[in-house]
Amino acid sequence: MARATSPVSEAGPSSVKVSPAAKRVAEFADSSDDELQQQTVPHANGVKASVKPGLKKRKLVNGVKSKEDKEKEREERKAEAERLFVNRQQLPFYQGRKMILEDIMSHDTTIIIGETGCGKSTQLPQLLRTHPISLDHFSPDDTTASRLARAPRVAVTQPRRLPAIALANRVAAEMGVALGQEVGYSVRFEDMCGWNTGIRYMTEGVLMRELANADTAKSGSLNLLLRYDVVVVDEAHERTLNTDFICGALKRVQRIRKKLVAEQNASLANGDKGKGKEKDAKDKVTELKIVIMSATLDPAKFSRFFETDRDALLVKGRMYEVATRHVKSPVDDFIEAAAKNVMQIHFNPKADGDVLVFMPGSEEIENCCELLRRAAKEFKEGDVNIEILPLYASLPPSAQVKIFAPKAPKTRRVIVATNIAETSITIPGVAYVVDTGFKKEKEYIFRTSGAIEHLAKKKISQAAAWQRTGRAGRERAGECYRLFTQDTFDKFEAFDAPEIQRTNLASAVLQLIAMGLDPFEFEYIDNPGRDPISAAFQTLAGLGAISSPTTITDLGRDMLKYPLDPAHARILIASFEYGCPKEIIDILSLLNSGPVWIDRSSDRESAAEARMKYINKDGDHLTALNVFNNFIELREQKASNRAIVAWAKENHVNTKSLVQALKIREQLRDLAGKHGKDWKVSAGMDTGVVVRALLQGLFMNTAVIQADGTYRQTAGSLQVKIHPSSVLMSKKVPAIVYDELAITSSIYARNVSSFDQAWLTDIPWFKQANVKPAQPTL
DNA sequence: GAGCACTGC
Repeated sequence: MARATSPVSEAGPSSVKVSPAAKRVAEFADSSDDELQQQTVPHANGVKASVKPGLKKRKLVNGVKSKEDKEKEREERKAEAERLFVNRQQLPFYQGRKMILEDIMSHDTTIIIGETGCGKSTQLPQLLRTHPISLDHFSPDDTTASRLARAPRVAVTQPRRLPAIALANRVAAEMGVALGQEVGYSVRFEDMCGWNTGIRYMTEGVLMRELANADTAKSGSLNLLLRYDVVVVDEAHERTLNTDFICGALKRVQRIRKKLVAEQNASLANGDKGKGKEKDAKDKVTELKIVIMSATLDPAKFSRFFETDRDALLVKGRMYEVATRHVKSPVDDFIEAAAKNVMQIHFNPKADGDVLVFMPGSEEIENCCELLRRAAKEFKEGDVNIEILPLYASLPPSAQVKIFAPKAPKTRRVIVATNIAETSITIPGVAYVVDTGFKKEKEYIFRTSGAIEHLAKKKISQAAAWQRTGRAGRERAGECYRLFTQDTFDKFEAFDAPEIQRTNLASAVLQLIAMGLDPFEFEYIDNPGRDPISAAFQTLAGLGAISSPTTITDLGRDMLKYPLDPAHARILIASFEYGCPKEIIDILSLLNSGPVWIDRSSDRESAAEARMKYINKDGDHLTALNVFNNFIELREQKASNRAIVAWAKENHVNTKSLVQALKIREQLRDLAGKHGKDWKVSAGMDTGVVVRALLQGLFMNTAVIQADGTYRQTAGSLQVKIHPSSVLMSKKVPAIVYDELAITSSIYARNVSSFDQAWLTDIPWFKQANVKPAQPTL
């Protein structure tokens, strides 16, 4: 059995020691950059992330392209594909294609470790698609319908939207075809695929939904994914919740399809030919091939899971050397140490290139930036300028795109970032990385009465340290300064704990049950253990989504029709009964799109004042709805962008969240309509029913007031406080329902509404469990 | 009377 090895050696990712579990199929190829994976194009508010290269927009005559125009576009695409082919040939993955293809074709499951820059994500699908036609150059002239009809249909999953979209664009260009035909993508809010799409890039979440929302009842309710011949799970090393569930489900699908193929063949051999002939080609089952791809992972773990019983393939990347240096002794203030380190690099006359600093959170980032700015004030004339840019997700897009803007001459850029720069955003021009060795991660404390969460500062893993290091070697040789000792590094965990072992599983468990799989019997790569699964069962049973650990109810199936957490889906369904889907869809959209308010400590008073302008006495949910309605009004009045920005600034409103909420609202309205529900039904002035609908999903998150003004959970025993950002703070309402509990300086309920306690008798859970809700004692 | 890692359907 293969042995797990450290993913990278000291010199950085470009010199990975070949793991005994991996055989090398291609070496470093020296050529220009071609790596698309995880590339981020400057964008704001989800504006189209990526543009087809080499295609100019054309005027349409009566909305229809002329024959000449179509022909010309085709010619342009072909020329572009030929131009790109020069670079493709240089990719390590292209060079090793024959061996890779043979390996995949002769096995059920293949594991590929493809280092950054090897071209795996763009080349593998094309390679599979052109097989068995030829191993040679895929000529756009060969894309006749009949040939492609015989080619394997490929699905490639990605953890994030942007790479899925960018990869599809890139591969369409390389193949010289229009996006949405032979090559397409499926992500939330956008499906660029057609009936003839042979290569489909998709987010993992889309595939999960496809697996769980099966139309056919074959083999329990598990969707056998018959529209794909090969499923490629890319970036498997990230081990997202969906990666793990998809791997388990795929293994099962593969086995079932193998069995069906054997039965099919047997019945053909039995002279059952007449019947077989009549069968629609769509009903014909083929075997499923699985390919697991990643940058760095523990290949032995995946080999064992998929029982591949052979080496993983290793494709060397195109990274440059990165020298790593550890501090000799532990630093006591990593923020100060990071700032000093940056200045050392800056004043090294030989140092050329930008600096990327990894910090755990926004507070540390802002402190570090302040130290750097102070140091920059002391610069003498003739010193190279320094541009200091913070980078974290909650920054407005206008601040985020600065890292892609051209630099002023004779300036060194220093980007101080969170984990966002580790995977989600690739920053150009970085040659130096300063790594504090910390990250922040959400932690759940499971209780029978729901979860309490908090953000904790944690040590990173060795794999993450190498990932951060690699960020210095994408364009040239670089250096990585680690603000922790070699000894500390050696004590880091080898890999990050997979997400499945540290999050709420309710949503994923419901999807598993819908697939006809038993969550306790499910084959996990890493078992989360019984407790979190049992907790998920309790949540789901309380919501009425399941009637036993393996039985989904009709209500549960209805809940899965919407891209929402079980509790939120339950609220939406309740809203149809209570006659308030219009309001509830808006509220759920807001809850799922980030903070409505911008609340910085510096201008907290004016922020609170602004909130009062929109206050609804029932609480934060309806107050947020007022803001949302105001925002929509402004847009409907065709207010200028500038006017909306001014409004947002004056009222401390986060427009990024509101724009996202509009998209989610559109999707939820659309889905409700498709399932025969009228989303236009409104509660009007009767906002009470809105809160009653909320209670149907959030009944576990309720509390009643006590003599000291704090609240006591109705379903648990914790004492909680209303978060000071709530409009209900110090209002002393008798009973509250909230979205979440967070432990910081106290246990706070966030996003709170007031309700009438008598309404709890409506809730099945309190009846079934025979729990008498706690009473207010004020 | 106060703290905001990061994704995704």
